[in-house]
Amino acid sequence: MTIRLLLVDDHAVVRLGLHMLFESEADIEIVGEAENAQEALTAVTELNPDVVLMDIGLPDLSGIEATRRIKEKAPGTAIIAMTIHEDREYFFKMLHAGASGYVPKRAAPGELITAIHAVAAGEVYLYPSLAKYLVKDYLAQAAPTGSPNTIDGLTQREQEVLTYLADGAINAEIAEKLVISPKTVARHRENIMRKLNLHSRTELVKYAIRKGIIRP
Amino acid sequence: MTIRLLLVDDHAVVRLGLHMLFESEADIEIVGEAENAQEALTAVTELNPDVVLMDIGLPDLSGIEATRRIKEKAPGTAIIAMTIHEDREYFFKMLHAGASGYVPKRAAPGELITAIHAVAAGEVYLYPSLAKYLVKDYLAQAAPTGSPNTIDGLTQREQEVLTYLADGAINAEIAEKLVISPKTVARHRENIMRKLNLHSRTELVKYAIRKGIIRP
DNA sequence: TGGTTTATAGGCCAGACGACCCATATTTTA
DNA sequence: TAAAATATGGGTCGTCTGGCCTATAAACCA
Repeated sequence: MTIRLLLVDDHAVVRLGLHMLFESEADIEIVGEAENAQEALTAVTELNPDVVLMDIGLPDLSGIEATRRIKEKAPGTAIIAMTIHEDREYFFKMLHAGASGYVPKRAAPGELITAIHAVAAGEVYLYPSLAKYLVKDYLAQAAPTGSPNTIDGLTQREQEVLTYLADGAINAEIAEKLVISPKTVARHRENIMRKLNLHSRTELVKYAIRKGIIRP
Repeated sequence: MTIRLLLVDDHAVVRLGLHMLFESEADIEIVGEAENAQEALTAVTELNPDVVLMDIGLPDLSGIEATRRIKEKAPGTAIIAMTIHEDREYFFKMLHAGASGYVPKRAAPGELITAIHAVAAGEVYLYPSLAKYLVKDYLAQAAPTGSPNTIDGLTQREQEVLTYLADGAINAEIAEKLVISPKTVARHRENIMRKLNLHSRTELVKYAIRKGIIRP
């Protein structure tokens, strides 16, 4: 399955360069482009890409705010921040906004491709020079900031239901196990799908596998 | 330059008929006859014919084994298999044994003459109904496009449908892409599920991921 | 030649699904 | 304390699913 990629950068030259770069990658397909945050938001809802490659320096909104909004609308979409700023502050802001990867523009093309594969698989790709910030920060605070197993804004109950859904169980079976009404299960499923911007049980299965919630 | 021909058939009537046939052919000369494999081997070494017209149904050795031995002793001798069996298995065995031509006895006399000329010139003559076996077999073997091998007894079409199913497509979408009826897609899906002992689309997704047909 | 496999396509039906609508009780948070 | 989030449950409606039935044309194979 190819990785569906959305490019967000206000410089046409950069987008062109990225096109050239991914042309030789068989499993990466550029499904759309946007040159500002507004376009990016529209494109995400319309195209539902797997990965968004996002520049931070956008004309209208910052890439950080755009990332936050995209993750609100479509939490299942992985976002890679791409920037000239190899900056600790930007880095953390993007992490909190929900980015799964952070790659400086000076990075080698191969690293960008690695990053795309990683985030598409539900992993997180951090450029080494920035990853150290995170490690340091983590070690400094005993309390991990966003580390509890929050799966893209799902509630505890929703995550619980999700594991059963991903396993292929029908509503009635889940209801029996959780000792609640099938209607309530259906309600949770609805909320899960809306939050993750998924629309069928098969998509839920793939999502759960990407997230490591279940094994294929 | 006449073609020196050796006839190998245990039926005298057949040899006689062939004599009659080639009498009118100026450039084909029958230099010898044999009515079993042993005689054939001796005749080949003594007479050194250009072409051997070999029946498969011989009393002592099979024509297949005789062919193999002749090609060992005299690789320059072309052999045409002649048989009543229009059979895929015999055909492939004769090919492996070293035959340059394969002609069913029901073939028109003219075709036999064409075959003799062809193999004498170092070509290969395959009767069309048998040639297709070879082409098909070749295409099946030499499937270059990273063919993920035969998937648990699924037909070509079923595998094709499976990739779409695994991707989460509904019947109507698949039907549109393959330009067939949604009912036919449903039929394929039924067969796939029965063959693989799966009972829902979510199970199909997981199966496809395990098999590497799609990525999560 | 004649049986088998493959691909096609229709009908039928009970149940499941997905997206809406609605409401209420509890807990968390601002 | 008031607002928001969470968890619970019911209803409706059109579509989709999965299984099972039949059937035909073409290709394949012995």
